[in-house]
Amino acid sequence: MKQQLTGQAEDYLKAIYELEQRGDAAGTNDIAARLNIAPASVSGMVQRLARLGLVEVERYRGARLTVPGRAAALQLIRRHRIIESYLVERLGFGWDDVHEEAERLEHAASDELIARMADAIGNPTADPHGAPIPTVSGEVDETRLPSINDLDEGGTATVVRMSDRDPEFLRYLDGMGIRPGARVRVAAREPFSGPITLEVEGEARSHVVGTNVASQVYVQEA
Amino acid sequence: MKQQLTGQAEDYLKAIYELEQRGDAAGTNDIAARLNIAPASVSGMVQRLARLGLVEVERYRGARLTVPGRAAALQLIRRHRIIESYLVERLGFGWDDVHEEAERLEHAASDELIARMADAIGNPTADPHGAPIPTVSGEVDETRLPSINDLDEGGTATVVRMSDRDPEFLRYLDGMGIRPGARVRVAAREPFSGPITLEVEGEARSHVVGTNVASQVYVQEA
DNA sequence: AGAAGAAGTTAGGATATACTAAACTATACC
DNA sequence: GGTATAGTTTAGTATATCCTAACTTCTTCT
Repeated sequence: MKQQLTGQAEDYLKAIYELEQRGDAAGTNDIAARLNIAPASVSGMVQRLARLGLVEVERYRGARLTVPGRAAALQLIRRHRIIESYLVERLGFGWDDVHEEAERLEHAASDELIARMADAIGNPTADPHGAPIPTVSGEVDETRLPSINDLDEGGTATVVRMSDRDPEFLRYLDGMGIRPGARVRVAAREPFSGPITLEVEGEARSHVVGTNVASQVYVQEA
Repeated sequence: MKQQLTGQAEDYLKAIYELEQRGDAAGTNDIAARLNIAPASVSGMVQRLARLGLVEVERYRGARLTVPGRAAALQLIRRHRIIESYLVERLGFGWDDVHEEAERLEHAASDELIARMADAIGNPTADPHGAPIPTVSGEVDETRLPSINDLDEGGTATVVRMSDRDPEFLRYLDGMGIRPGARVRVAAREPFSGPITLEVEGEARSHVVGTNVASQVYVQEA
């Protein structure tokens, strides 16, 4: 049942999964950008994944995961998020600093190890960045949350999750007190997609952030 | 300073290090056997490692690590043994079962992670199989210990370490109470390299083992 | 509708690894 | 001292990735 994929193949599946969450099929350029490789390289690998029955491709149109492909992607994501959680909980890593480590370990960790790590930290349902952790059987909450950018002026919300790919970005947020669980209020928004003034509960000063930042912080409206 | 080697290259260095501990240069066949690959494949890689300045080769004679090669090997070994120790100490793995997991993780773990794992378990100096853990600066105790096979009839000794490569072997030993720290006595030895009868402190029955087993269990004579 | 620009693919190569088969070397033994 | 054999190396391939350059296809705008 379980073919062993190479680490790269797994990375492609994960990238495709994440891109597909945005709605359409994953485009070659997008996959390439996400994996930091040339688009030409993607075409070949995607075709191989198609031969393995993990994705469906429509030429010039992009790739979509098949059921087995999706299952493989979710297992990898589970591994990634459990590792991140464990590193923060048990080894004192900062939440801004675990992504890269997890990117490497996720390909090397056995199911046994992941199970033990998950147990050790009480089988969490979300990682340190608020991302939901798929279950062993591959279930995840794929609800799309609004971002701070979607809030109206005066709107209040609880921060749920944010992208974990850039430590700098996370440190920036952390410096403003923005982390999963934080309560924020949009004090003001400039027109024409201008900056957003945010009040964070427990923070003395308010902060002004750009829309590119605001749109990467997902919230639950109050 | 720190070139990043591929996982395979690292494995070769480790294999060469371990073979060299036996005295001579590491032979192509021996490396191949240890890594489970064809001897022909070894020649090429060893030449590449030589180009990288990590080993010195004498054609038809075998390979030896250079100073940087040895340093790289020792760092890998350090990673391996810390990982093994951590898995046993903190994640409830059996000591017979961590080798393989560590073989994979050792190539993916960052120095930061290794340092944190080591700290978490109190910077041990030996792994669960009694193997000494090289320090960050690359020092190790390379003393060669006698094996049970070297003991005289009636001799008593404390088990220090054993090979960790075969879980079956470890379980067999474990079943007899033979683990690092155990005290053993050679109750009898049959002539012509015959079986050895062992008494293990705390064990009711004595056990008879072959020389191939006895020669892989290293001890400190009393 | 046609042409420009964006997106995607193919062609041709490179590197890292591994394999089998065939050739070569070193040495040990008569 | 010559030769068998064990141990090594080379030759010729194969796979997995990745790259750049050159095409092809799709979409969109006039």
